[in-house]
Amino acid sequence: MACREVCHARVACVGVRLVIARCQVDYAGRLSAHLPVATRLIMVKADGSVSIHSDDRAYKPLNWMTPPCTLSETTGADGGVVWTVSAVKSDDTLRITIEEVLLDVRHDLGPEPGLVKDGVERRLQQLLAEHPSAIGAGLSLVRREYPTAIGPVDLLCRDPDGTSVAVEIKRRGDIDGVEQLTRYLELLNRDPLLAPVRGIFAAQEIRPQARTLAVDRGIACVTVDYEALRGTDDSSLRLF
Amino acid sequence: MACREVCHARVACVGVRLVIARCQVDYAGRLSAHLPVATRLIMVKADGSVSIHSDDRAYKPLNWMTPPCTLSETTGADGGVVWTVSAVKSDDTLRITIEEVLLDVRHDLGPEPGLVKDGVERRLQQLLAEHPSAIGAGLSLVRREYPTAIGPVDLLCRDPDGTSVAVEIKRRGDIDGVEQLTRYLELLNRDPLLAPVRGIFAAQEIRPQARTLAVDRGIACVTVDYEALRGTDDSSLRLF
DNA sequence: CCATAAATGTCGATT
DNA sequence: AATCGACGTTTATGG
Repeated sequence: MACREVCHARVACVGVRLVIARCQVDYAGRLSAHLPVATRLIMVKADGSVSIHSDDRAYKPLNWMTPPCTLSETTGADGGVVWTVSAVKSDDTLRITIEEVLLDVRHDLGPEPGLVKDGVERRLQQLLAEHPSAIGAGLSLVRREYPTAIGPVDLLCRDPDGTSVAVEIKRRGDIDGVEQLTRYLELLNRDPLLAPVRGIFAAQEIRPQARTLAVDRGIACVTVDYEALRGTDDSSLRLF
Repeated sequence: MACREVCHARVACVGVRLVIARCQVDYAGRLSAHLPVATRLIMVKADGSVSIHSDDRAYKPLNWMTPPCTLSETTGADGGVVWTVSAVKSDDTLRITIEEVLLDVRHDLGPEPGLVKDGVERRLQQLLAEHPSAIGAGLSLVRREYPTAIGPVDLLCRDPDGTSVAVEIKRRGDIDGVEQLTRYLELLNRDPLLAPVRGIFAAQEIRPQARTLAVDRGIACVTVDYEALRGTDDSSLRLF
C-alpha cells in the first residue's frame, strides 16, 4: 500500500531565506497568473513576504506576496514539496510547486538602521514655503497645504498686488500636475474672498507637454533649482 | 612605503549573484539617499541590475539600480571593497562600500519561460459589455472600445431615451479616471451625431474624492460587484 | 485603520 | 525619446 502521508509545516523565518529551485508558480487573487516550471530564486523575508525572481526584471519579482501572509510547506509521499503562501487580509494565494532545490540558505540580517533621503518633493515644498520669492518676485506665503474639497493646494501665496496665487509643486512637472492645479484653481476661484486666483506650476523639471498645457490655461511655469535653493537655505544659516 | 595599488574590475554576471554583507550604501541621482553600515542582501541579476534588500519592506529594495548599468569593483590596499554601479543613460550612481562578506553565491537560472496573466479590469470590461444593465437600467451597448482622437472609450451605450452614454471602467475609481472620462466626454459631445453624451464612471470601488469630482461634473458613479457579475455570467451559461 | 498622494515608482504600448 | 495609462502598484503620511 502506497503511503499517502502528508506533512504540513508552518514556516517561520528569521532574517532572509534564499532558495534557488526548479519550480512552478500559480497566483490567484487580484489576477490569475501562472509560471511554468523553470529555475528561479525564491526570497522569503522576516516580515513573511515571499518573492519569486528571474534573473532579468530589474528588482521586480515575477510573483510575490506582500505581508501580512503565512507560508506553509506541504510534503507529499512522492517527495513533492508545495509552498502555499496565503494573504491574511484577503484570499490571495501563491502556490509554489518545487521540483528540485539547488540552494537553500538563511541569514539573519539584524536591525536595519534605516534609509535617509534628501531631495524629495516634501523637502522642495518646505524650501519653497520658506523662500516663496524663488517662485516669483515679491511673492509671500499665505498658507502651506491650503485645504480644498478635493485636497490641499501645496502653497497659497499673495503677489505684491494682493492677488491670490495657488502654487503646485512637483519634482517632475507632468501633465497630471497641471490638471491637479487646474482643479484647485477652479474651486478656489469659486470663493469670492479669494478670487481671482492665478496659478503657478513649480517643478525641478517641466515636461514639454505639461508646459504647453499650463501656458494654454494661463498657468505660469517656474523651474526650480533644488541645489541652489538648498544653498540659499544654507546661506541663511551663515553668520554674516 | 604603503602600497596604494587599486584594482578595478568590470564585473559581468551570468544568472543571479547573491551577496550578504555588512555594507554602507550611497545613492546619488534623482535624489540622494544614504544607508549606514548594516548587514544586507545584495542581488545582482544577469541584466546588470543591482538591488539592496533588508529583511522587510516586502519585495522593494532599500536601494537599487535599474538596467542598463555597469558594476565595477574597486579594491583598495586596505582590503576595503567598493562597488560602484553606474547608470548608462544618466549619471545616477550607487556606491556600495563593503566591510565584510558573509555570503557570496552565483547561480545560473537559465531561460525564463515567461509569465501568463489574466487581468481583472479587462475581464470587468468584458462582463459589463455583456451585461450593460448592470451599469444602469435599460442601458444597451453601442460599442466596446469606441474610438476617439485621444484613445478609445471603454463602452459607448444608449439609455432607453436614446441618449448616448460614455462609460469608463476601472478596478479602482480614482480622480485620474474621472479626468480621463471628462476628456472623452468633451470630444464626444463635439460630434453632433452623438451629442448630448452623458458619462458614467463604473468601478469596483470609487474613492471619495473621485466621486466628489465626478458628481461636480455631472458624471454618474456606479460601483460594480465583480463577483456577482461573474455569477450572473455563469448563470447565463446554464441551460434552461 | 482608512484615505490620499508620492515614488529613484516600474512596465509596456504607442506615437 | 517622450508620453500615456495600468499596476496584484508599494510606501509613507495624516486624519
